[in-house]
Amino acid sequence: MRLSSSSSTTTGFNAQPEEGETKCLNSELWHACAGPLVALPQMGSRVVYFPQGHSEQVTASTNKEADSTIPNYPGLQPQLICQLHHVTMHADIETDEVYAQMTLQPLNAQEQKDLCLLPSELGTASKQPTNYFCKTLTASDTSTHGGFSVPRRAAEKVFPPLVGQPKRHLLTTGWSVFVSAKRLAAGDAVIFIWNENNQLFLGIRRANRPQTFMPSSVLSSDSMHIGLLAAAAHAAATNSRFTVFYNPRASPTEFVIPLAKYAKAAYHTRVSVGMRLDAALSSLKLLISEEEYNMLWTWYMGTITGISDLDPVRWPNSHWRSVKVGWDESTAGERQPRVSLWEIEPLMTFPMYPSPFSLRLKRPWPSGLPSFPDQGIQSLNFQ
Amino acid sequence: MRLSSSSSTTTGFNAQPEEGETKCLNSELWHACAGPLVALPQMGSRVVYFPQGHSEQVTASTNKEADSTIPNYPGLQPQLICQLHHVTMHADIETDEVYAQMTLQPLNAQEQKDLCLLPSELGTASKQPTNYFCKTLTASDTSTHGGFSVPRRAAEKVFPPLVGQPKRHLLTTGWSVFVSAKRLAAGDAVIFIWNENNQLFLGIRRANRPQTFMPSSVLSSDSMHIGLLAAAAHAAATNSRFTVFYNPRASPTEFVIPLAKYAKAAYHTRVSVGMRLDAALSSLKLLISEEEYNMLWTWYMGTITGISDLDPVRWPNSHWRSVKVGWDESTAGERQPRVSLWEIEPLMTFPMYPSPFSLRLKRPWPSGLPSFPDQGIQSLNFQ
DNA sequence: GTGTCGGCCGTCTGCCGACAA
DNA sequence: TTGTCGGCAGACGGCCGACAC
Repeated sequence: MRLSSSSSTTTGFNAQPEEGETKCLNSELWHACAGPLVALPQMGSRVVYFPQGHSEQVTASTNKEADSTIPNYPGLQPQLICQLHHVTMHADIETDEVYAQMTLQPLNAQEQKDLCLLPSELGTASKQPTNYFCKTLTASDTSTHGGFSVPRRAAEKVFPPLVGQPKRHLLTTGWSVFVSAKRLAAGDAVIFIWNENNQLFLGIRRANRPQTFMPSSVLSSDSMHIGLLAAAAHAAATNSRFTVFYNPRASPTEFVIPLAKYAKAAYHTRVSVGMRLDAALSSLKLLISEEEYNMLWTWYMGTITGISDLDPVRWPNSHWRSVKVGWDESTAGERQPRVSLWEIEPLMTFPMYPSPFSLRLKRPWPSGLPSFPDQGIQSLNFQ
Repeated sequence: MRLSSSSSTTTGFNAQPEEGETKCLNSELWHACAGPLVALPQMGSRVVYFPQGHSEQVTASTNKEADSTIPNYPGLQPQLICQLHHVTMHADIETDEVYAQMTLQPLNAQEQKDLCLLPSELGTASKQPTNYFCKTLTASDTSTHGGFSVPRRAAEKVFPPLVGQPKRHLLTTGWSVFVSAKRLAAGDAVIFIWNENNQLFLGIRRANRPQTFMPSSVLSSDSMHIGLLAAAAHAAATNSRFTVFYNPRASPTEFVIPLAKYAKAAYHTRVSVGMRLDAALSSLKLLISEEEYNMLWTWYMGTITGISDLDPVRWPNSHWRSVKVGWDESTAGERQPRVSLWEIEPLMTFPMYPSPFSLRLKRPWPSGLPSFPDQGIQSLNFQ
């Protein structure tokens, strides 16, 4: 039996176009598309917001560095402790890439004095749904000549069992419409996932990044960088709320960190120059079971070569990427020479003796980047 | 003879993809696509920049109003006299819509005192090229079933004369590729124009606006509005340069006005409440010969009902849309109830007696909006 | 003069089976 | 198991002529 429609039925993918606004996604769908490595702080918790990191995301999104003439904001701290009022999950209406919108409110002086950490504020691990699969598209999958070949493991996990003469899992009718509508190409990945209402949805993680760049014909990149800083400074000065977007695909690093995670790293992690990087990203521990992600990650090792401000003029005393690292391997060029404290975590291994599990550090996605389509499959036909 | 390719030749439209950056357009091409109503201030001249108007463009582009919590910028004047250092003309890489990038530098106090107007600063009329034509696409033009029917007047004006048995001007081979590549639909308009290098280019003015909305997943609209103000305020405080984008399709009104035009209106135009609007847009005088644009314009009449600040709290003493107008006709709902002084110009007609030419005011484009493709036709085949 | 459609032919899409990695 | 391709039938693209408004 094949996963294909009979000639008498029209079926496949139902477009659910949104009008001018992006859809607010179910958490499971969002996390399935974002991948197991992306965690969001919990709504209502306290977080630390880094304008520098936010600026880096804008740079990555617009592909334009901020000008050096951007004014200093003396009143703006390099890290703002905020109450996280809202976290909503969205998918870009154009690119289908997942992103999150957060409403932050800087704490006032009294609230900052009364800080006491709650265990829940360490950040919850993103609950990855189980009834889904992800496949990187092959040339045949996106060719007009054929359909979509469903890996057998995935098909047995997600689709009803085949009956009759089970030969192969193939999606035929309807697939090419989806491919052309979403402009998918070989190398892009698709995610099949059932939501709680028994609807099958499709997510996308695009391979090629450049498409993401925002058309810069609205606001100059300088104004955007200034606006980000001014909005944060204004909110901090008046203890009012402000809104940021977090795009896990565009941003090299998260810039809204759970308070407890930050505090733990800032006050309990001891690093010094010359120290071997025998630490592991805590979030990576979740990763081992995710076979499909293994290839996206590598174990890196290095030595701390310095601890200093990334931008001593505009952002003195910032913890953002304050740890300089000399990487061991030859591919160091493509890795950040600086990391933040909370990206590493001490492990009790033998110092000076590198362990194969010593440092596992996120590096830029080599090929597959996440995305989400506003399309759902209402039904699949079996014959 | 038809404008179609012989079967032995491959021709049509050559894509000229740009990498990550929009192309800087030839002035004639840009103005042909923007239309005769769009004028740009001259490079090197002095202009008046209106943050309010800029904010309106951002609102129109993002479809998001600025939040009321946006801070006041007490040091920022509602109108900034600036030196216009650069004007570059571009076409959006995604939508092909024309826009302009301007580099402005606020004058310092001394320069503002020494103001003397140059005649050249009144703003030059946009020089419309003549060897071009514009046609709104019909259903047949965009259908996959047929080609593009060239109006005869246009064909004789732009294309070489037909020989043999001239039956009809039809573009066939290559046309549908262009239509699908640019996602054109009936109602969109295309512009055929020869540049000075004897290359045929195609411009686009899209009919449907909504596509233009920027994906808002990079920066919150509040931050954008704040950024615009902060950038202008910073530039004004330090007499440094800043950059703005002017999108004639998105913006309801120009927000960078030639200094002389502004000064003339501000100091020589006398308006009072109850006055009949017997004034005409000066730029509209160019329009009469442009038959194709006639349908886009209407003659409106009304009465000045008030002269006051549009936003007395944040922008006191601003000339931006300070004239309130009560329109005569029933379609008043779709028209701005406020105009700026330099949008009208006194005419010596009989006061109180409406004249058919009394008020010609720009109103929002009803259907066709301009755009430009990064594609040029290198050659057309004739048989 | 120009928008639209019927007709006709060539190309491409898309479903299936087969085969190899 | 699954990526790719040959084969084939049907759909669609696309060029021309005709006709109506």
